[in-house]
Amino acid sequence: MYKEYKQLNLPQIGQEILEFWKQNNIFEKSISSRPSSNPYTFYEGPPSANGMPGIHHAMARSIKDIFCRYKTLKGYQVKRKGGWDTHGLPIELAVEKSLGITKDDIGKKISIEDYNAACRKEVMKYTDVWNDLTEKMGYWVDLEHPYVTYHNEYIESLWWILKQLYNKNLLYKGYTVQPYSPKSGTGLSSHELNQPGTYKMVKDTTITAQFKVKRDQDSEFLFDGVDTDVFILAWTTTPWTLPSNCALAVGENITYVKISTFNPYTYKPVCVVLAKDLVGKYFKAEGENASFDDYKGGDKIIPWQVKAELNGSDLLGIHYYQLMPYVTNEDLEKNAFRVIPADFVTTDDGTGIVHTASIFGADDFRACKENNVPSVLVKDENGKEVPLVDKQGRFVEEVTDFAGRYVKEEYYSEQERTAPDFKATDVLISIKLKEENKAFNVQRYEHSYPHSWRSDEPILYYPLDSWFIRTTAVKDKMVELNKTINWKPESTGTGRFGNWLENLVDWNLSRSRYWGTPLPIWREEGGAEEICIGSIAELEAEIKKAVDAGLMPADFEIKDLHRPYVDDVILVSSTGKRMLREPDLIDVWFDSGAMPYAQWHFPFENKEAFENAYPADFIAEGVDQTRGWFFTLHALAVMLSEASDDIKAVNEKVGNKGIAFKNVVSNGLVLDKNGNKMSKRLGNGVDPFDTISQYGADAARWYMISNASPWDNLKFNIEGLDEVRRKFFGTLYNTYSFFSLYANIDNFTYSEADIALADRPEIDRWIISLLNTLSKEVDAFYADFEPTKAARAIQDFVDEHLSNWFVRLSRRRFWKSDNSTDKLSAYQTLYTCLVTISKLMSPIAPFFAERLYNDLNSVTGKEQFESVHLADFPAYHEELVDKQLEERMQLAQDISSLVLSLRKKVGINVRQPLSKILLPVLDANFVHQVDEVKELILAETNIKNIEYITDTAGFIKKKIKPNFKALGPKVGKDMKLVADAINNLNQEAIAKLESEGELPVLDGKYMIVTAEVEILAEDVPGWQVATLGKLTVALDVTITEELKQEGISRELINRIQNLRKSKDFEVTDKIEVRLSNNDLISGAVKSNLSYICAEILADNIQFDSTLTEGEPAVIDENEILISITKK
RNA sequence: AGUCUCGUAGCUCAGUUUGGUUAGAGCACUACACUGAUAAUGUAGGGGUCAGCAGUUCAAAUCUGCUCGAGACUACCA
Repeated sequence: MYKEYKQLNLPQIGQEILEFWKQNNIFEKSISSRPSSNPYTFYEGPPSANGMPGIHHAMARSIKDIFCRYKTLKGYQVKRKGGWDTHGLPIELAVEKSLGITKDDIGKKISIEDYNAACRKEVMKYTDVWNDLTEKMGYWVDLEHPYVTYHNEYIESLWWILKQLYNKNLLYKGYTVQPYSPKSGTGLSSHELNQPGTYKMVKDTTITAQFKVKRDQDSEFLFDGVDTDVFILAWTTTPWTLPSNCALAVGENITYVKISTFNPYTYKPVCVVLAKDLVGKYFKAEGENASFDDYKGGDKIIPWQVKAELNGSDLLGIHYYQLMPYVTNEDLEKNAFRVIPADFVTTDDGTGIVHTASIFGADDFRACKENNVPSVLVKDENGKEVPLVDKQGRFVEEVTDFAGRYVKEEYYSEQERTAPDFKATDVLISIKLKEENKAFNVQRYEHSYPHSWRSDEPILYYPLDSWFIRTTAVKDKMVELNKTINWKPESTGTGRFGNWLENLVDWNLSRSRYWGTPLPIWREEGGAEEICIGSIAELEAEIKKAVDAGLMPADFEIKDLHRPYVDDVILVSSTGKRMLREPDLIDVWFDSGAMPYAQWHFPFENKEAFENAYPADFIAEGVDQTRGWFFTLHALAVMLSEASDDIKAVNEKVGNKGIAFKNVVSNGLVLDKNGNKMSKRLGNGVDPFDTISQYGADAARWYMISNASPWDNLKFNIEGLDEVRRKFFGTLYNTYSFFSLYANIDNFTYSEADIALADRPEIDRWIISLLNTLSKEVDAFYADFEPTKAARAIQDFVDEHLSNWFVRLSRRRFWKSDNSTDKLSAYQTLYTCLVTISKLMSPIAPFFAERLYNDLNSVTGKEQFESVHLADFPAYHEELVDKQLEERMQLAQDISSLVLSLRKKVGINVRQPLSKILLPVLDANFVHQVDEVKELILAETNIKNIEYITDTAGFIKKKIKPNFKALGPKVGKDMKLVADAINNLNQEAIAKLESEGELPVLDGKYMIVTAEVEILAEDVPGWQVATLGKLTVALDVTITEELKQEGISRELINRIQNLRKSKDFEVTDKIEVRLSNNDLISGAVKSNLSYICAEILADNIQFDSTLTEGEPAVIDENEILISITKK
């Protein structure tokens, strides 16, 4: 017996199937039943288990799951090792919050040991919740043996990788400008800088400074026609960086002008250079070409005159006198204080010339580095080069005028700032420059500036030591190999990712935190010697040396590679000196990017496992990972393909040029139903557990996948889940219920041989043809990583074709047919459709598909698989596809639809038979095609016959339309005229065109041929006519006496069937029927007795004029009583 | 600020690669019909300045430019 259900309950199905999978180890079998010689490699991007999973995780994981299940059906062995991302700032922040401490307290209020222990605990806080979601949503991933990024083995692999890079000089220590909080004495990560409220509007003193040009060969042209000093103007919102100025940056394609005028503070005549577009900001129109002789110091209108126009490129290389010469040296005098090009220069504000202090701005730093401009630095007490501002944010003593002053007003206490004679350092600087004829303009200016989210004070951009990976060294290879990766969508790969690679900078690895992978580099003080450790064994060997040298206690043992334990390790240099570990941790993104290697503890263990799983065939994550995980995976794979002999050997063996993944799907975000980002703050998040328990994982998965392509953002609307349940799962469930109901009655178990295709009726061959086409399409969609198209195709088939046409038209065959071949064919066909659908849909809706498959297959035993997920993907049989058949079934559907709409229009319902329809013949094949499906049309529309007519009798009125696409190239500009002419052709002209194949229009200017127009039947005068596209149907609405009687018979059948149903009779119950007398009705009954009896399962119908009990009914305004009883 | 994605009916989306004149589907809504798949189904209807502006073209939802709006990432800059 096929299982029959009271109603569809997806959450319950989910629970039961989950239990079934567990009991029978279906997931394990889905891997073990496939040959290991045919692997398909998937990498799991590790989630961080310290936060609760959201609905977007369910989205991302659905996508991963779909393709893994699909590839399994296609015969691949798909291992999926789970993983946990356990390091990093979010975890530290969570710990600090729960312990109520700040970073500064670490090592003071709480020991680093305790802190790390807390992190360790925090990291796995929600593991159970995650595992629960993983299971309930049907995501198959190996959670028994996941990789965990904080394990020593994992870290050891990272160290190995770092050493590979180090040995090839791809890992180096450098200097970079980073956001820095002097108050907290720490650099801030970009993550911290992106905290809400970080950027605030502040009012700063801004200076447009005059940089005096050195007169020499390069600059001589500037002095042409000028008898004063020439100054370059540059604007800054951070005057405290002016003593550190080392260059001026211009845009090479910006136009500049040279203007003679007077300095507004000293009234001295000057000549200044600035961008042409910005002249209006500094000069009043009234002053242009005003008399210089009449000018007196203090006049409101200052005369000015443009002396020349210059290109940015003309200015390059010009030297100028240092603006605030506190610190200089030979190198600076030679290579700094000159004009350089920079791409970030705009004319949006300022002067179109940017004051550049290399050590206090990231852009500045880069531009100076590219142009070999040295930085303005001083030596500290240890002889180390440091900036002019110390780590507390104060000027060093070399800046004599301002030594010891905080550069930012906000660093002073409230009390100091409100003192009556307090002046901010920026203000003091501007006063000095004004007096020295070095300031052209001083203004207060409001702009947005980042603040430390901890101390609420403005940050400085400050140069700090960092370790870098020299990604730029392999940039070209990364760009090249990226082109071999299949990105979904493509634009993310070529656009966002491609552009990012083009503008690659070296990867800053350093993080000054506690909970992360420590950098395995030990350095002698002063940096004369350093060592990079690549394994635990190597570290132990070095420790032994240090022990021997007396630098370490003899019983020292390294058990944990984290801080602080690793910081206790002191190594010995070749000259016997102490080497301490560089205190940095490495970027957590390195952890995740290294997972292909580290998840297997490569190269220390599992070499074979690694080889079989490198590179990944497929990965998927959110689009926000483009520059995160996707990048680090790619970067490390490319770098190791150059740097590591072990990896080179593996690449050689598996034919990999150096990529980490071949296909990548980057999915979009899940937004709330109004398109807003889900956030805890707004409370608009969707809880995946609630969703699953209410609607079932299948509905959630199907909704998310079918609604929008994975890479488009999804507006998650809970009502959509209901729609999916009703529309798709409900329909499919109904179809199965229908099948099981009758299959159980007829005891159909598919034990008979398959009915030959040729012996199956038209409609069966049709749905089989469509089913095969569907299998092929869905296969291609999955293979192309287009799950949305796959889902929509399946849904269309189930709703449109299987349910609304095949089942609807075949219903009678299941309960009435005496022809056993026809009935058997109906069962076999519907069974095949359902089983195939269960396989096609199983990657997306794994639970329902499993239930459907097993409910069918467990009865028939047609296949040996105990689960749909162990089955094979439906094969495509081209010989079963018949396009002619599909076309004529479409005709049948269209014609039926037209007839039904005509019936509706004239008010004759379907139960009233009509004698015939007329179909104008479009071409010879048309008659043949319609004849084949004639019976279906007649049955569906309750019409007796179809007649074909040609236009030879002039019977049909035709309509002609221009075919613009065909005519376009021929008539071009005359299109309007030609179209008008064609639309106005009369019936004779149309007939002539049809018979002769061509017709002159516009007085013979153009000869129109039939291919350039569309001719269709518009009307059959005197008939009820409907058209759809080229198809036209005319309906004969004459009702003869015979038809009338038949109609009445059908009405009667209808009433009796309703009674049967309302009395809860079984479908198979035989009945006895008595009717009160009525001439009209009894006449009709007599004429159609056997037909009526067959329909209602009665042997006879008795007329009883004395009938008093029974149900009243009205047929065609005749009242009668109907009495039925079970026989 | 830059890069990328998106903007079509009340809602969710096709159509845009390759331009063709009357822009489709489902849901929702309204009316009617059907009633042995029935929490289904059929027929009909209303609902669109295809975000806006300009351009190219005989012809633009589709191609080009600009603007606006939403989002993501990167950067935060004188």
